[in-house]
Amino acid sequence: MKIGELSLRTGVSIRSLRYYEQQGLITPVRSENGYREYSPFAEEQVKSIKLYLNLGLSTEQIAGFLQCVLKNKEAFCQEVLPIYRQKLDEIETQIQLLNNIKSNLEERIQSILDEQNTIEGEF
Amino acid sequence: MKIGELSLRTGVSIRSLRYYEQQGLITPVRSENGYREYSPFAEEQVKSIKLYLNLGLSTEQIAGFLQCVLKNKEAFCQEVLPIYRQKLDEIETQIQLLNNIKSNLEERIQSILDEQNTIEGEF
DNA sequence: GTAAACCCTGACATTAGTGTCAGAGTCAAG
DNA sequence: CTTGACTCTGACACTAATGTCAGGGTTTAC
Repeated sequence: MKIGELSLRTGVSIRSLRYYEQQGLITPVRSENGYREYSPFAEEQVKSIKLYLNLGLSTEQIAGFLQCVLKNKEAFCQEVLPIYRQKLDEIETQIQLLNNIKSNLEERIQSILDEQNTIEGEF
Repeated sequence: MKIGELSLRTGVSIRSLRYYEQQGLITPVRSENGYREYSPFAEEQVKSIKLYLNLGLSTEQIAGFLQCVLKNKEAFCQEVLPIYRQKLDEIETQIQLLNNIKSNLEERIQSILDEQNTIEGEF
């Protein structure tokens, strides 16, 4: 199938499909006219890419194990577990940071509200 | 004081101080030679900017209330509360998203570990 | 044969704050 | 008067995936 059809089937923009190719995630053959020709299997492949991107992995990380996981279960691909763990770590750090900011904001909001009530009472 | 000294006092890079000026956050006077001349009060001002940036606010948002909060308590500055609330909202949304990804990752990690134990058992 | 609907490559924009460099002017101490 | 430390402006880089446009080829259906 050509790129337009794959885009429709997967919901991934043509622009992104070309980008994935550039990043080495998917390699369609080329027709004589230079058009990309994707195998039917490409649909599943793109959906996998989408899934991993949604986990916050980079195209570079995905490239490191995609070929393996397309052929095997994830558990057989040694690269996957450390990447998952690293990502989990990053996410937890990020959540912690956001929670700190959240607490700070909540305190500040409360403090403003308290102050405004105090002021009201003065009149 | 000149920009180098302010940078030392605040821990904010010279580059960033110039950027803050460009964003309208701080406006030093210029000496005859074109050098920026900061008032002693600028130190506190820059520390405030730093604080608000650490809350995740943009320079544009900070510009919207900085002059007010430098002269009054935050509670007197109407712009502050809605910005805090908006930011809090964004943060909570972001935390929710990260928590979803986190759960997904944890499930996948556990699933891989389970599978590997199963495989071990087969030999 | 022509118009519409495809496809191609290459390039720039986006975010937002910071690092860094180049080329040039200024100033203070020796 | 020279050297080193400071300052100035302007510009490009960065991150990372995606949007979008320009300028051009191809194919299909009428």
